[in-house]
Amino acid sequence: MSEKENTLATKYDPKEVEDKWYKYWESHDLFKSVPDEREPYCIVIPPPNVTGVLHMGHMLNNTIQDILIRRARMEGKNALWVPGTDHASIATEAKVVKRLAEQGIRKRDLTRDEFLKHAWDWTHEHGGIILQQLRKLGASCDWSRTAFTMDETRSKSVLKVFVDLYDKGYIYRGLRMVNWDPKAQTALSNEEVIYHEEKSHLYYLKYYVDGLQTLENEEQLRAEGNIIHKDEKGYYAVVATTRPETIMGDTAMCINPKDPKNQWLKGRKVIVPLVGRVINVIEDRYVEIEFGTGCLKVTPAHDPNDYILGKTHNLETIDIFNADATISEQSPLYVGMDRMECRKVIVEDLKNAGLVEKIEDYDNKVGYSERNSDTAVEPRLCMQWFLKMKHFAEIALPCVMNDELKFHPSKYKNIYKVWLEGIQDWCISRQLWWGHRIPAYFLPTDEEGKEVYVVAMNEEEALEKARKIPGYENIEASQLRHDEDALDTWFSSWLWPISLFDGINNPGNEEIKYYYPTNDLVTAPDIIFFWVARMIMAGYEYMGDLPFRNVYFTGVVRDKLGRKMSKSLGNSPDPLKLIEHFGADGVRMGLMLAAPAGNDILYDDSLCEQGRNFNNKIWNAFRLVKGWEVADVEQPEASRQAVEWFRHQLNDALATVKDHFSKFRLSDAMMVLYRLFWEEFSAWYLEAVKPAFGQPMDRATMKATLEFFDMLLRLLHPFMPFITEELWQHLDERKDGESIMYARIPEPEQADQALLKAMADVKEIVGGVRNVRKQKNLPNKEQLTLQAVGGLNNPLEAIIIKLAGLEKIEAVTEKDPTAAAFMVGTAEFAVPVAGSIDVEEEIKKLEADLAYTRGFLASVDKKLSNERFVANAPEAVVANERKKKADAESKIATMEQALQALKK
RNA sequence: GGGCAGUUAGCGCAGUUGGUUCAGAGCAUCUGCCUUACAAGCAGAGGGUCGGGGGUUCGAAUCCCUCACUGCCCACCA
Repeated sequence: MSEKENTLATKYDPKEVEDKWYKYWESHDLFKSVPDEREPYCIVIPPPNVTGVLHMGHMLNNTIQDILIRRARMEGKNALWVPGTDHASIATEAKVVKRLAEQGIRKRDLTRDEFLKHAWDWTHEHGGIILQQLRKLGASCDWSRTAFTMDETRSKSVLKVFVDLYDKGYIYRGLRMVNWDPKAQTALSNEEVIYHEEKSHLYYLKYYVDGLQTLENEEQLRAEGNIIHKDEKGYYAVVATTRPETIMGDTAMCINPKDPKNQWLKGRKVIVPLVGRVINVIEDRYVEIEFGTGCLKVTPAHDPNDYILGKTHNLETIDIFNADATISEQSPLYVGMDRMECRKVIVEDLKNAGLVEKIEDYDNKVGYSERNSDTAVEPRLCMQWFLKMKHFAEIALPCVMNDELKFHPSKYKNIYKVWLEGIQDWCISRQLWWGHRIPAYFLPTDEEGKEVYVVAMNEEEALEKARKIPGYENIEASQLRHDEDALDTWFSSWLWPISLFDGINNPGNEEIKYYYPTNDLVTAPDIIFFWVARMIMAGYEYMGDLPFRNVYFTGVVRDKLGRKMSKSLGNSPDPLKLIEHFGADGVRMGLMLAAPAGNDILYDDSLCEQGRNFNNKIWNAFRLVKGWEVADVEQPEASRQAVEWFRHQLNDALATVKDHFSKFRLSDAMMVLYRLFWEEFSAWYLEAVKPAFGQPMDRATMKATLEFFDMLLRLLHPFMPFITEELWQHLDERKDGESIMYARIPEPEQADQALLKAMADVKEIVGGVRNVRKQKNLPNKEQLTLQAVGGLNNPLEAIIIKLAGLEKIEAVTEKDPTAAAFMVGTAEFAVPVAGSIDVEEEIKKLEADLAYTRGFLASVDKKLSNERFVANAPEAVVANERKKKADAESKIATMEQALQALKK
């Protein structure tokens, strides 16, 4: 870059910088990856809804992915982050239906093609907004690969997989009780139903026993434990239900054969209240004796358990609901009324008819559609397509259990295992138009009226297959009826790591061979079953290998009070506004500061503020360094020592950061760098090498400082891509197209721990002197003498002299008794100051210290005199205790001496 | 109802196989400073019987038991 500025503002302004560098990266194709001889590193994005907008969860999730990708790239790997979007069939179709409704158009008045045209229009209008927003965040995706779950390649993959699984016998079609979303009017998978506890009521209804005028042995029955209800209208059973509106569908009443309360009902018939239908009393051990009255109304069409009962007892099924959950023509009453309205009305009617025994408050779980949170799911009996899951559960379990595929945090292993072990077949058909249309083609029914169909990639193939079926040799294309339903969105998402590289349609191609298995997947834990588990299944089924090696589960982003971010609470900040306010780097850092793996993050603007402040710190450190005049002067000793020390400090951090990355502890890595830059580099190193006002900087120190700065920027780049690029470009002459993105983060070298320890002492000694200054109110400019009892043995002595503002360090055998003293470890220091010290105060302080150290010594002595400790503890631990004892003793001696001197 | 995590400073967290500077860092708080990179800053300071109780051990934030609370996942008692 040639646009180097001479003066930089005192405050960093991200706005000027971020768009500029993003364009630079994009225009120079720096995000692009193609297979080559380097080691690949690949992440596939969890595709956001194509018409969605960025929320805080995306911000966190994509920040993490970008950090991983950028780090890998700087480690010399061929890093690829593949972006894309998901068609999200239910959510998107719902939005389109809603928009059409606003224009006064009803979906059912449109043809499939007309509706799809609207849906595509909507997709093109809103699609990809979210991908634009990701650019603002700095996401380094290879945009040339942007995919969509309904684009041509992905769609073809889905159909191919469907046909393949059907041919393998894993897909079947069947009449089953499924979760029905009456608003979207489609079936859902079990995973798409979310249960909420609700305050509800348990209604106790009277079912009169049919044709029973007198119960002959009533007294005896009662004596045997039967509970017999009777009123002026006759004998009756009491049934407890939470859903009185379903009584029109009752086709039996069920008791437990062992229930002593209800023995008298065996073999009888009862009358459904209001409806008047006479139904049998059946017996099944499924019924809980203790629940309610032990009498269960059986509605096979509207409850999964009742459906099973209905099958075993061969009961009639009366479907009293329409697809939109209004009462159907099958019902003798309330036809056309909504189910919720019906409940209110029927309860009133039952009450008025004297058919309600009592009503109790009751908490029950009601299932809601994951996408239509305001609509309760209705169990509904209908024909759907299913995928048998047993085989897939088997192939997907081992790799997670043996850690070939690692979950971070690992607690999800267990959750995964339990789910797979209890897995049920996956309902994959949806009564929607927006999605992949199921590639099944129905033929005219056979003589017995049974449905006949073929599964094929397209109509042509379907025809071919159909003509092979005996009796259908002469069938015409016009006689084929393409299945109207679409597939569950996740039936395309589960192929994502494969279909992105066209590995389904074109197995063994160069790309799939190179990038698959991908490396890390970053996602929210709530889609572990929807998506993660199924990708593992598809991975083994179609690639014979796992889809990724690590899954990093992020936390849920919550507000400061720990509440989930939601539109209705209005507690979700607009990510783009945050970026505008704090800068993308500031926001990224704010999120990372609060987000250890697996923990929920409690978001607060102050985190971004901290991030922004850090940006500013880096910016100003850069201003300082860039402002130095360089001249041919000798390198001061303090600078030489500081350079030597910081080289090791940097290496030490390099190793720690690497270790944190290997464990996906990105927040810890971030914190290490934060401290490295702020404390070690800015507060200590820069202060140690900073020339006096007006003095020039020597070349050697300048060179080292620029190198350090360069390395710090590289280490920080994955977290804060924009500011680091901006400064890195200013740091030196860069060629067009050159970027910190590809600057290498080197392997750490061995750090000299003794030197780091020496620096720790330096900090304490300098701190000691600063304290003396503060207590004695000495100006910073006044040069002091530091006495080191027994001499100072520290390779970084010159740094002490400079940063403590000393004239010299004097080795003494005995310190000046009037000097202000302090200790660092067992070493004693003193600063002779003009004027007298407060002897009283000093004695008090020393005595307190002495008392503490004596106590400490006593505890060490106690330990050492314990034979069992000396005998059992490892050698090193005992030796250490002995050293502690010796140190304490020497310290005590020193302090006693000092006290005596003071008391004279 | 079953299972799994967690409980450490005012806050959100770290603490790797029980023993070195194991009771930590960050933010916040308090004190003093507009010191020629930075007040979005600098120099300091305070703050926790590691949820309660019990146990194992020479030694426990760390291992075991138990209780309490919080969160998450699963489940067909209407």
